[in-house]
Order: sequence, then C-alpha cells, then structure tokens
Amino acid sequence: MNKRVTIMDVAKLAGVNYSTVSLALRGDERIRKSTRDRVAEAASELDYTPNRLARSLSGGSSKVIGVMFTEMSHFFAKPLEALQSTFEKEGYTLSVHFSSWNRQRERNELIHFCENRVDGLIWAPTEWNGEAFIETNELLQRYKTPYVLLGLVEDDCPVVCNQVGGLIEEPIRLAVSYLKSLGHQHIGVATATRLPGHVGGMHRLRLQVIRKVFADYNLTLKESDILETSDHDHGGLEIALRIRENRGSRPTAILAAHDTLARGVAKSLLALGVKIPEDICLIGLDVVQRELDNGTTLASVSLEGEEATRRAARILMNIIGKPAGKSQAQKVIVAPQLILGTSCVPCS
Amino acid sequence: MNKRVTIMDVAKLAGVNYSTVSLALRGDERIRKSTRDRVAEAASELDYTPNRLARSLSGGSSKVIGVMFTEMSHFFAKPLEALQSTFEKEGYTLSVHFSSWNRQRERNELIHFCENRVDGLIWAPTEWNGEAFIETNELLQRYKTPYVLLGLVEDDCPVVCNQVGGLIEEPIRLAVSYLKSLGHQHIGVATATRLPGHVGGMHRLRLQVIRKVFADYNLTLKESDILETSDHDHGGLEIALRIRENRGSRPTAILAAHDTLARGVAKSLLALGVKIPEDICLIGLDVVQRELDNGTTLASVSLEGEEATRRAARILMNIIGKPAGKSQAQKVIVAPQLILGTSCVPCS
DNA sequence: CTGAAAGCGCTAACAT
DNA sequence: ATGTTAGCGCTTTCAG
Repeated sequence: MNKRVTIMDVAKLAGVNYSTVSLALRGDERIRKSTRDRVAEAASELDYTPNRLARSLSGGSSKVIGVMFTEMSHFFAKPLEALQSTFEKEGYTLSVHFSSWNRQRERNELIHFCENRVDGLIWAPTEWNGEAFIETNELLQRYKTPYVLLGLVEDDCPVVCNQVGGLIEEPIRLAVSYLKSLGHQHIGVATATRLPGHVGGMHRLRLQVIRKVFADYNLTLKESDILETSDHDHGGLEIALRIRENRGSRPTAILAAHDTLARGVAKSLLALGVKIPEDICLIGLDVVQRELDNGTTLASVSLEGEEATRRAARILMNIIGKPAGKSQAQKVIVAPQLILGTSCVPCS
Repeated sequence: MNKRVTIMDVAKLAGVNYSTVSLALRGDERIRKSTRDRVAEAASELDYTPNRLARSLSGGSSKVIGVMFTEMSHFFAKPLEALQSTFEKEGYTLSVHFSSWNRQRERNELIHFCENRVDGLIWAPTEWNGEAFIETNELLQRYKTPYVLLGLVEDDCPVVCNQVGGLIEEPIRLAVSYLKSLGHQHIGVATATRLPGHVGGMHRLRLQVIRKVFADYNLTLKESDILETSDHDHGGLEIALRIRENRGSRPTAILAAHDTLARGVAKSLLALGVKIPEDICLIGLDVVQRELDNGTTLASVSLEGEEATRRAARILMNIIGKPAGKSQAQKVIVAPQLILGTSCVPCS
C-alpha cells in the first residue's frame, strides 16, 4: 500500500494546520468559508478519504448500529427497512450479522460488535431462555453496549433488559376468538408440522398453542380436522382437495398456521370451486399479502413486526448516550392486529 | 460512561508493561507462559475488552469484509453462508449491508465500508451498466479497497474489475436445448411478468431471453403457449388448470421461468391428475427444491450461486494484501448446471 | 524475555 | 478565525 493520504497531507497542500482540516471537512462554521473551500479542494485533489476508524477511536462513537438477526430471510426485510430509515436520519449506519441459528456464532458476533464499539445493538435472539441466552446477555451487559432484544416477549424472561415484541399466544387467541365470535364452533387447522428446520418448528409451536387456545375457548379440535401438509409453500392445494372432498362433515372455518399456507389453501379452494366465505371461512396468521382472486381478501392477524422494530429502534436511540444505562429496562409488548377481510363471515 | 478498561489497567494489575499485555493477550510465544496466564487473569478480573477500533487503526487491518447485497431475501441466504464459512476460517468477520435497490444508498454504504477500512468488499450491484454504476466503481477504485462484483457477468461490462457470475442467456439456453434434444418442438412457457417490483422484472427479463433463445433454436413460441399468472408463489394452480383444460393442443413440455412457479405448476398438475412426465414434461430455472410428490423430481437449471460466491470469496482472499492491486482483474464466468430429474422424457 | 517509545489518523479543549 | 497540544487504545520495532 502506497501510504494513505491523511489530513496532514491535505493540510500541507491547503497551507493550514491539520486540525483546521478536520474542522473544515466537517463544515464547521468557525472556519472561514474561503478556507473551507480551499481545504475541500485540496482534499479532492489528493483523493483524500477520511479514516473512520481513527475518527471513531478519537471521537468515542462509531455511529454504527449492530443488528443481529437469525437468518437471511424475507421475514426480516421490512423490519430491516424500518431500522434503516430510523437510524439513517440520525446519522447511523447499520451493520447486519446473522447467527444462522448457531448460538456460538451469535455470541461471537455480538462480542465482535461490542469490541468494534458499535453505538448500539438490535438483537433478535435464536432462543429466549436457554443457558447460552442468559450468559450472552450477561456478557453484553458487561460490555455496556446499549442493546434491545427484538422478537418474542415472554412473561418469565430470565433476563432483565430492554425488549420489544409480541406474546406468543395473543395472535392465535385473536384469530380464534374472532372465529368464535362469528359463531364458528367447528374449526379446522391447516399446518405443516412435519417440515424440517425452522419453518417446521414454527408450525409445531403454533399448533401446540392453537390446541391450548382452543381448549381455553372451549372448542374441540378433532384430530381429523388438523389438515397437515408437508409443503409450506405449495401444500395449499393438497389441503384444499381434502376440504372439497369432505363436503358433509367439514369445519365451517379454517385457521391456517401461516399466511403463506393460508393463501395457498385459499387460492386452491377458489380454483376448485369451493367458495370463500360462502362454503367455508378462512383466516391466516402473519400478514403476507391479502388480495386473493375474485376480489376476496384474506382475513389474518398481523404480528406487527415492523411496528415492533420501530419501537425497538426508538428505545435504542433513547438510551444511546444516556447516563451509563441508568435508564430502566423497558419491556414493550406489541399487540397483534386482527386484519379483517372478506374471507370470514358469521357461521350460518 | 465510567472510563473503559484498557490494557494499561490490565498491565497495572498484572504488574507488567502494557505492551507486554498486548502481546500476552494475543498469545505471543515470546512471553513466558506464567506471565501470559497472570495477564489473562488480570484481564478477566477487570472485564477487559479489547478495542478493535484501536487495534485496526494501529494494525492497519480491520479483519472485516464488507458485503453489499441488494435486498434481504432468501436468495442470498446460501451465498452468505458460503461467504461466512470461507472468511470465518481466515479470521475475518462479515458486515452485511443492503442497498434496497437504491443506488444512492448503495454508493454511500460502499463508501462507508471503505472509510471504515474494511479489508475487502463483495458487491452484488443493483445494476451493471448505468452511469451510477460506473461512477461508483471509479470511486471504489480510488479508495483502493479490493472488491469483487458478484452476480451477472456481461460481455460488455463497462467497468474493468474483478467479477464473478453467470451469463444471462446460458441457463435458458441449457434448458431449451435439453428439451429440444429430447425431441420437444412444442414448448410452452410459464411465467408471471405482470408482477410488480423485482420479481416481475426477473420474469420479464427471462421471458424476453426465452423468446430470443427459442428463435435461436428455431422453435416457435405461440402467444397462446405463454402461460401467465400474476402470482409467483401460488399461480401454479391457475396455470395447471389451463394446461389440463387444453387437452388437445397443448405443448409437450413446459419451461417455467422460475422453480417456485415450476413447483407450483408441477404439484398442481399432479394433484389434478395430469401426469408428469407422461402427459407433459416440465423444467424450471433456479433450483429451489427438487422433490415433488409421487417420487417425481423436477428437472431444472442451477445458476450455481453458491459456487459463484465461493469463487468470489477466493478471489477476494487472494487480492487482499497483494501488492497494491497489481493483480490482473479477473472475470470468472460460472456455468449453469442442468439438473436432471424425472420430470422430462423424450417426446413421444 | 520484557520494557520504552513512536506512531496509526483523527478529535477536541485550549491557546493565540 | 486558526494553530497547539494532548490524547483515543493498541501494535510494533528496538533496546535492555
């Protein structure tokens, strides 16, 4: 590397002291306009490029926010946008890392963030109560980097820190109570619990919660009304065919464990001539895209991920630079939203 | 902030000079084992955490690789893993940024990377030949940060730099020539060009290339054999129904512009009783997941994104630290792979 | 084997 | 309005 250009060189060329360059380059009003221009000119002539490492080291702040997500999935796309737009206008840049569901990696990269002196951290953990989770939190608090957890919020979270997210049961409770309020008593469930990996895990967790919520609402869930598929993306048709077959004793409404599946079921039903909501009602979870064919829109429950992310960003902004974390740890619960559509009507 | 712990403090506690701490902490053999242990103990007692900013500034290398992707989508998941595994074992950390298809942002964050002195850059550009693209490249070269472009490789790319990727026409040529070699003359296309945004753009581009390739291969593509849907994820059924209807004069094979769509079509056809490959053959593009029902596997063309990424990583590793970019700019073209399946057979 | 000292490039309080 | 000077926390020769 042929020696990098520094403010010294610029100072020499512009014929001023190097601290003047520092100020001038950042447009400090104390420096005369003409001088600033001269400095800027010299800088561009030399292809000067500021060294943020030095700036951060000296200034005490890197103006970078670390973001720790579990995986590179579409799911985080909008939350990321929310973070981006919040922090961008405050002069912060985001650096995103992915744990890939590997706790070891998660821990290391989190530490890495801290050692690189990010000004704050948004963290969507892979788990919320394991030993590793607790330990990593302690580590983080030792580093004193402000951070906020994003995702679920459990009542009995073993760690005291800022966290923003939704409760697990709420969205399902919302969907079920909505169906029940419409008079539905015979409700089926569409799900894909046999899937491997994270998606399957989500389905299994949700089905489990659905069972619990059904019980809470005094609804019986017959095993034969649990419509399983082994394809999250394209299993809708399989389920729709079973529903069509089962003319006589089918449920009056279906709750799908995820909107992607719900959409597949819905589009397939419509294509097969089973009318929604006339023949059967349908509601999903996690808003993906609402419009179906025939002008029907899918009812669903939004988990408000973007809103949660925005809240998390705001909290982080607030605690950054505050007197040494002497702000109370906040626990913000974002309520899910019932998104009405034309796919559900009162049970006839 | 109550003063951060530094090597000075550790040195004091351990009763050695602070440069000794620096060496000891990095396990330098020149320091006696017993001293190293004492230092380590003192460090952990004080909750000492090294400051990488200072280390990078002083050491001249940040051990960070900047990664610039267009959007947070599933598409980049495996490439990211490939990068991660390559660089992790060399002691580098990845910092991922997303342009969100915004050239302005893309430029800024790229600069940001450089000013933060990342050791190298992997960049999947939003466009490959606009004015902004050229200008950003010039900028990057001025910063002298080694970088390699990842994605498409066009023959007439206006910029000379390291780049790795595939050609646009090749995968389609591969699919079409395969079908033709099986004797298919009447080939239909499944696509979703009316979609908004990036996905729609991809479909439009591909259809255009498909038209060209058909012409090159002396195949006629009737407008009525272009099977359009307006749903990338769940449009398969719609298309499958049209295929089933059209018993008499339907194509003997279908080329789907993307595997997600191909899978939807395939699963729907099977469910509707149209046999693959007996009644109709099917091939996709971009391997998503190959298994269908009935033990059928989908034929497709892999774009070898992971392989390309791995190559890009290797190139970057090689030029990092090399004599001031005095290595020739490489242009690596990764060939697509025809992935055979049971969904295509010779035309009867 | 360990200590002293000179930077890395920049910021910021204090002088002039 | 500009220049002086002392760090920021660490690496890295070079002496001892």
